[in-house]
Amino acid sequence: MTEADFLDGYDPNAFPRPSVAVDLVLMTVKEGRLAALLQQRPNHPHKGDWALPGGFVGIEESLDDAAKRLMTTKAGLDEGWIEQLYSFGEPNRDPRMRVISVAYFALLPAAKFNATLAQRPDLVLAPLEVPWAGEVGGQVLALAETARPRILAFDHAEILGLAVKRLRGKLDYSKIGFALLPERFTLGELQGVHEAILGTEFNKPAFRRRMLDRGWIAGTGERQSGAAFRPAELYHLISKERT
Amino acid sequence: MTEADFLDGYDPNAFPRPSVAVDLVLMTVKEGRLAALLQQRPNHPHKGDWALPGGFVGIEESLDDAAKRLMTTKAGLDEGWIEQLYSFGEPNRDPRMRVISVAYFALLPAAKFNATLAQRPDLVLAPLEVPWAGEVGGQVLALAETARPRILAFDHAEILGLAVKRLRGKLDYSKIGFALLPERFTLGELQGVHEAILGTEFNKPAFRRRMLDRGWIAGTGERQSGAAFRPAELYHLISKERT
DNA sequence: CAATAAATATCTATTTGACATATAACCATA
DNA sequence: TATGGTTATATGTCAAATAGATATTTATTG
Repeated sequence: MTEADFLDGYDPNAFPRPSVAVDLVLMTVKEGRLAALLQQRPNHPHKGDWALPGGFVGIEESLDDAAKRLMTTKAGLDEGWIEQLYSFGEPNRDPRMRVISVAYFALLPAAKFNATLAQRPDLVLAPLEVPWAGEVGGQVLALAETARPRILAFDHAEILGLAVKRLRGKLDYSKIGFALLPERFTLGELQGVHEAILGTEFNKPAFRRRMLDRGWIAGTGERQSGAAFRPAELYHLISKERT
Repeated sequence: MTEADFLDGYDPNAFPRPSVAVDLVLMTVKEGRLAALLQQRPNHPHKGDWALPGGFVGIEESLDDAAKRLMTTKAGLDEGWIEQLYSFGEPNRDPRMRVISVAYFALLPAAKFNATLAQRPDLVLAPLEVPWAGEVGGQVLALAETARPRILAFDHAEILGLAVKRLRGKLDYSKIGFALLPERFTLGELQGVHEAILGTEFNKPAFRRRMLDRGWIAGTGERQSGAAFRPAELYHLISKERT
């Protein structure tokens, strides 16, 4: 069945159609580690395994709208950086029926997850194994050793891996990293986010210079309080416009 | 309709499903300009306008397989660099019915298009308008002034624009550019491809150095023939493994 | 040998990494 | 209350690596 056939008079309604779903990779950096929100499956298939939150796309609903709706209804979260990741369409990725899944990923500061996690025992923020970004041939990512159980349902390990890969790829040239920080943040916190995502350590003066020279952030004049040493200045993102 | 609902016993078969299509952005660099393969639509809607080749995904067929099949049956092309681009799902993007389209883009050397173009008068290689990559706020791309007609069907202008954006973004750090060159190529040809895609000019010695230091290509010892000046050495890509 | 573009060499400017030093807060102790 | 120790922020300096610009040499055709 091709588009030309369709245009020449075939009726596409006569052909079976797949279901289309959206799966969400909701990520944050918590305690210096990259983590993703997972839901324990209450039913078959893959009962008891961890899975990405997701759901079907409404027949009159855009993909973006479906992703935003599911973020609210399935995870109790909103706002943050959200973007489409990739579409997964292997015929047997779901044993029940043909489901094509459009994966989205969203980034939020760790604090935004607290209320949801307190109310929903089926949800966890699973820390991710993030080897050095430059490692050759290394597995991009799996659930960390500390996550139990470590099995992901369907092809969700592949989706999660691609999400981390994309996040790493965009971290340096886009403003994506700021979505993991509160409105006002210190340069040390910003560096911590970058180090957690890439699995590397950076030279502090060079990192500061690079971030400031970019012209995206500016100091607020205010300082962090409560620390037993020199307080860090709080910075803010000048414009949230996506680059 | 959410996945949880489904798991709790709802029957997703009772809900209407969208059609899922694949659209192809087949690009090349011809005569120093980036160009894409377009098909003139023979029927409504958008009759006479240019459109990306595409077709529906089979119910037992993966998205990747559908893209490869359509490349053969709709454009008479195969091999080359192909990858998924993005999924488009606005409810009214097709006036006839709900169609979610997974866009793929593929890159081939200009010579590979010759046979197909000679046989298929409905297909054209339309040159694209490519402003300087660093331009702020500029339209990413439209059909060049020389392309007639300049109107693209459906949301295909958006798809084409995103394809060029992605190509530009990956050109520097991936091996994507080599897909537009024959097996053996000169450094001048490689530079020409980069300049056509990014819409900039590069310093020749610096470009050579950068490409050679990367370690992806090696000289063959053979030289280009026929030129009325010093013949350029032919290089080849050492490994086609994607980075 | 004239013309042309490839290929190389050289110099400068910019960027980046590494290290040292100064600064500002808290805290323990006198 | 005063003082010095502790700690991470913040800044300055130097060396190394990278990138851009220009000039020179090389190889081929006509």
